[in-house]
Amino acid sequence: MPELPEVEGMGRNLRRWTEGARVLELAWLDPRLGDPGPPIPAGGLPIQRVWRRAKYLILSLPDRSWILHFRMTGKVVPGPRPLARARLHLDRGGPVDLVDPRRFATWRSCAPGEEEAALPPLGPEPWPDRRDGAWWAACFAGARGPLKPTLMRQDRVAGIGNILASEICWRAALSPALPTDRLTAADWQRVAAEAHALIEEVLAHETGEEIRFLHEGGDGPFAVYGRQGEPCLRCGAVLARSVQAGRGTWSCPACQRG
DNA sequence: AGGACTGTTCCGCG
DNA sequence: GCGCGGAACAGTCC
Repeated sequence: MPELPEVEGMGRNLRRWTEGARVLELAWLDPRLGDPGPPIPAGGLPIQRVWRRAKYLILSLPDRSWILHFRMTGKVVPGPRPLARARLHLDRGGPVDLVDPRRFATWRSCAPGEEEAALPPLGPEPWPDRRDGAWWAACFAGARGPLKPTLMRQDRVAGIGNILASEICWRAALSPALPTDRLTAADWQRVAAEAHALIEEVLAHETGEEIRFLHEGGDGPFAVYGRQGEPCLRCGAVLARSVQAGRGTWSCPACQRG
């Protein structure tokens, strides 16, 4: 169930395991996964680059790019694992598996250079560049809906998911229901600073060989997610859970300006 | 038992 | 035609 920092963590692992190595075989264990592209020729193919765009990981090979999307439960891990949906065999190290109990993840192929066209419309990346408030305000110019669901719009800013959106609102002391066009320049500046800091903190929690996600690892850097009924770390009021656009939202009703 | 879940896509309705 | 909301995907956990 990865958002930007968790996908970035998996990308770092995949880079370490595969970059400069050759793929000797891609074992396609679940035909519903997507499209592996042309067969791997005898002698294998080099993996030239591993990179992230939004919540997608892209592996560049000479004749194709693989586009991995993890949806809710997918992850890449050192193999072999039982029930893997796909397995990469390399010319060095052990296999790399895509595991995904709910089977929502996808692994597609496109021609080199066609990656952006193969993806849905995506806004610019909020990280690793240190974006300022004016950048965030420009990305969301004209957006009028409630702030938290708006922050999740991938066509405005790429990579913010449900947890990060709640956490950014809390850290910036803005109600998740605040109309987006009512944010001031100072509000956007806090959004910018807090989003960057939060992404760095989540990433710092995800340095292992296997990305754990919150429910598997305990103790993430989250102040409000899943903590309804507990005291707000800033003001002590009881944290609330609500539903916006069909997704859970966690917030402090007392200290987030609405 | 029943509902909730860190993502996206699709369909129907207004 | 567009935007929004709900359903769907499917397994696990509480």
